[in-house]
Amino acid sequence: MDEHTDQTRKPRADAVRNRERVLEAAKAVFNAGGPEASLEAVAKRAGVGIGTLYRHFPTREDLFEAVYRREVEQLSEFAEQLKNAKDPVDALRRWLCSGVEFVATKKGMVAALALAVQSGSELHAFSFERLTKAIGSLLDRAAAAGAMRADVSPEDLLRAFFGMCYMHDQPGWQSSVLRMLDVFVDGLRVQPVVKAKVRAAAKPAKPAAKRKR
Amino acid sequence: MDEHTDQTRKPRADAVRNRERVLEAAKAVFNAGGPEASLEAVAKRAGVGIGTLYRHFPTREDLFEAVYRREVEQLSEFAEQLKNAKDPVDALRRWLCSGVEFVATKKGMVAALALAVQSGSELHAFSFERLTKAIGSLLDRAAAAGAMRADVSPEDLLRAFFGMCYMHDQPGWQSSVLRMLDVFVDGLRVQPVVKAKVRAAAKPAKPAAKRKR
DNA sequence: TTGTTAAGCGGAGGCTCCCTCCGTATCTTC
DNA sequence: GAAGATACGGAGGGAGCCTCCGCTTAACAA
Repeated sequence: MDEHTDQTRKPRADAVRNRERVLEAAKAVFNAGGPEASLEAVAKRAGVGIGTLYRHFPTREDLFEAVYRREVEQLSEFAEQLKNAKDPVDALRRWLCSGVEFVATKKGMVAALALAVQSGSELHAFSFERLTKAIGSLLDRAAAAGAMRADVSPEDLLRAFFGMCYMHDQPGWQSSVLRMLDVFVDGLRVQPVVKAKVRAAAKPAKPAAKRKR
Repeated sequence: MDEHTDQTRKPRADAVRNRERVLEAAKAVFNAGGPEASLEAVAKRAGVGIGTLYRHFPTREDLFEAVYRREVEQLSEFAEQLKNAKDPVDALRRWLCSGVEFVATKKGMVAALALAVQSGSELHAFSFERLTKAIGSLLDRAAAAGAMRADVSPEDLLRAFFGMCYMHDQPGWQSSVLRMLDVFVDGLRVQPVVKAKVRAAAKPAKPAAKRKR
């Protein structure tokens, strides 16, 4: 805030402008061509040199994160809203569906998810944390209400979700994923007595379901 | 038409030898470095020119398929054996678990799965068909026994499975996937009365039963 | 205004990998 | 053997990645 005490210069106008341009170009290019798109194409579209792109976003991941930060936030906020839904299980289901919607709309969104899911690094903690918390709150509420098993972590769910969306470039993927998520959420429900018994016998070797959260 | 005397010459010895060498090298390289590994590295390891590699396996996918054909077959046969299991739902569960095992053992196996799942092309029909049939038989049996919902296609399941395995390079992925599969299979079970009603309109087989709930 | 200076710029260049093409070498057959 | 068919290797052109560094330009001070 106070710029006289600390010796920081005002950031250069061209730098700010270029950063914005790159972001915009990246958004367009990634949404169209997916996360594998050429960074040189992004630079060209932005009308800057490749060096400039790399200075602003040293890695492809940095760029992804910057581009999809808003989307992640939206998704996260939507989870917040769903906290007030009556049926907590259905809330989760709806959140997942809207996630699918995101992926469908913005092809590059998968990149953001991949990032959130795959890299445990500090750098990209943002997306991961936001989404984990979003899911976590939904899961917790459902579990607290006794409507859902409690041995599944938000991370697990996030990964499963991402995994299913990963096939987002095949025909019919969307309805397939929705169907699978439906099944999945059903599986998450707390099972009625009879089945609980059956299941207990049915799965002998499952490594300790460690619950963290 | 004319001279059918001996249409097929004996294949050249060096060609056969080289093909084998490439396969072996590819197996090693893919298992170690994953499906993205450089094909030139494979050629070098095999001690052949890059051209030779490409002649035998025109695409990366062809190579994957050749390398993991055996694994796919094993997986497929295991499904056959499971047909005799008492509990059909548990059979499915066990099959999926063994799939996870495969992925864990052979890093490149994901490539084979990706292939089977992603490319609808005729060329790579082999893995896809084998696995689809394998899953299909398990699903059918369970559905016939009335133990499992019938609106999930083998393709769906295969994709979901692959998706979950896709994160196979993170710490703890294996137990996470096992947990998720467990949930998933639970979701596949035919639900008790109350829910069964909701789902009464479920469609039988493969095509995207666009169920809306 | 003008000068100083650091921040920022661009893109050449070195690298890896992809895949094709074709002159040469080798194997099979007669 | 000789003739042909078949296979071999790797050069080469293309595309991307990323780094590096000389030049440009905006911010600030005088």
